[in-house]
Amino acid sequence: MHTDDLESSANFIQNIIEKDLNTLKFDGRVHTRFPPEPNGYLHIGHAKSICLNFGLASKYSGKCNLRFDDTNPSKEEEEYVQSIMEDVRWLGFDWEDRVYYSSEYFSQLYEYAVRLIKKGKAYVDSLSAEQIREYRGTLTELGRNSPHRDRPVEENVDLFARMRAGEFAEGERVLRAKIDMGSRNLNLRDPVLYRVLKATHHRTGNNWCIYPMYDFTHGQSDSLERITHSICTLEFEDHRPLYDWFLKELDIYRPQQIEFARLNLNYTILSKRKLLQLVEEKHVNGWNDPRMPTLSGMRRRGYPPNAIRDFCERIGVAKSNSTVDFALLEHCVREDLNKTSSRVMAVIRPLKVVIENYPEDQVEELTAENNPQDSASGSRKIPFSKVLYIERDDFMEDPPKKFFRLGPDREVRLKYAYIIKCERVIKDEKTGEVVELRCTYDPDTKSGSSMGGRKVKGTLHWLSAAHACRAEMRLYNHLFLKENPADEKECPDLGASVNRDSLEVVRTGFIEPFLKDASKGDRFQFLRLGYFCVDNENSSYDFPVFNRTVTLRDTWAKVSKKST
RNA sequence: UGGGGCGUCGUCAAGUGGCUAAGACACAGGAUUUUGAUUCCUGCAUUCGGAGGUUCGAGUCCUCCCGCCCCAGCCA
Repeated sequence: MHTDDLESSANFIQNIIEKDLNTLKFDGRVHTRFPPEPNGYLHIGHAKSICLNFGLASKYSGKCNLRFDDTNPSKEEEEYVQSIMEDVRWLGFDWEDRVYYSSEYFSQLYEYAVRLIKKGKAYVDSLSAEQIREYRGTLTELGRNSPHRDRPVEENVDLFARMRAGEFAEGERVLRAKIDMGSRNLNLRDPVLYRVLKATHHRTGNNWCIYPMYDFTHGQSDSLERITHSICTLEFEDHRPLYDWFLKELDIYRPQQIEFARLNLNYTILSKRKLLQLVEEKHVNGWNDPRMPTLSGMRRRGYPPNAIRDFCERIGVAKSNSTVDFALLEHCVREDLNKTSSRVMAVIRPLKVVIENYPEDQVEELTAENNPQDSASGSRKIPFSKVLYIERDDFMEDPPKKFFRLGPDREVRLKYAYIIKCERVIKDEKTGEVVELRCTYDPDTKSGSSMGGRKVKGTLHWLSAAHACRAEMRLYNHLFLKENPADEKECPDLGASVNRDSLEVVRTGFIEPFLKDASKGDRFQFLRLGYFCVDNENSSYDFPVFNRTVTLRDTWAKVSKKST
């Protein structure tokens, strides 16, 4: 009934679309496209664009195409095409039968170029790259015409055909639009349309040795696909006059380009170039390293696609450059996981506890709730016995007043079990390290009973030592400590800025026995520790590996930090 | 110094001349709690980059100023 209350307010692109719908500008159609270049893996910034384009199409009963913008064979690979499709699907979007490649349009684009040449609106230039740069002028100085600008049409037609036939080496000839070398907009100073590239294309092989530039490809591809709203990022604002110029000169269907601000996230980088650098210099273990802001990394880390979509919805769409707080992403992840994950017990850094007054060979099956947020999730049995493991952090020999976990002579409840009291602390004689706690339990305080009318402040998670299984836990923190690692002044050396504690591998962990049977990717809440998922690459039955997706909110950590 | 954009709470972000400037995250208090989790309350911009002006009325219109981002690839 009040679903409107839950929807976020309309963004400026929706306003434009609604206006266009009212004026029937595109016959009341909405048709968008997500146009990645297959030269890297998708990251959370792309997710914003994916959610925007597919979301708009769905909201207005339109369509959204997936289109690979593959006009630069020297950087693009099939591997990236596959990963991109997997990621878009994982995020929950469906392009149905509409997956396209700019390279499918190479013949059409070639024909468009010839058309422009014949119209006297394009010419083949023989200047070198450096010369073209010099002739282009600068931000404040206008450009100069190339000496080849006024070649006769017939000669241009012939030269372009010979470029296509492979008669020229890379850099020897380019096709340029004849627009205005005196334009204040650099993009209009006779932009290059085609360059010679003797590279093998991942889809067209060696059919072509000339390749169209982005500007000459994107708008026409949009046009061919009858796109209505071509949504791109802010840096293409200056290209819009060029986008429109081609469509007008070619006299073909004209979509509308709209620009929005790309996503920035603090404590991370969202530049494909820099992410590639992290991978190539081995600062991370590949594109799907759970510390990476790539969708494959987040998937492996355990982020639910729902949470990412929710995040993209919440951050909004606008034109001002902005940096979103990473905490919002984590909030979305926790919110989803809180509703959906089973609670289980696991111990990362075990400390042995012996219940001195508990019968030697007794094992009790205690009842544990699977998810208090979901009454349908039921319960399970967990074994309790004389020797247990608790978390090392849950014991302090000399605790501060506000610490309400275990300490000498203190009492805590063991979740689902009993109240225990720490009677003695056993230390390693040489190192002084605490190695074991001798405790007693109060049989009257069994979980679910009347508890003997007693209450204690702290509740700990635990595992029966005889039943627990070993597991590896991978604990992740921000990949960068600096809030803005994208800033080259702040972080001139990207590799040196990587947080050395961004990954902590703990091989001493223990889990409830049934967790060995969990499938790769399964998500759980490890009680009081955080959300974890089974690693989708390295986990095995004999030695399960869990990735920490995100910690639980930890008020105590804040309090204790403040007091030190 | 040319062109194109953008400036509303710590961070995002609504607001399209007229009720006391939405909401979210963060933060701070408090309640409940066998997860220091969750949940629930409460607080958090007398002011919209600045200065003038128009108007009965301006975050919204005008002028000037200031700050930030993008553009000089045969990358996208």
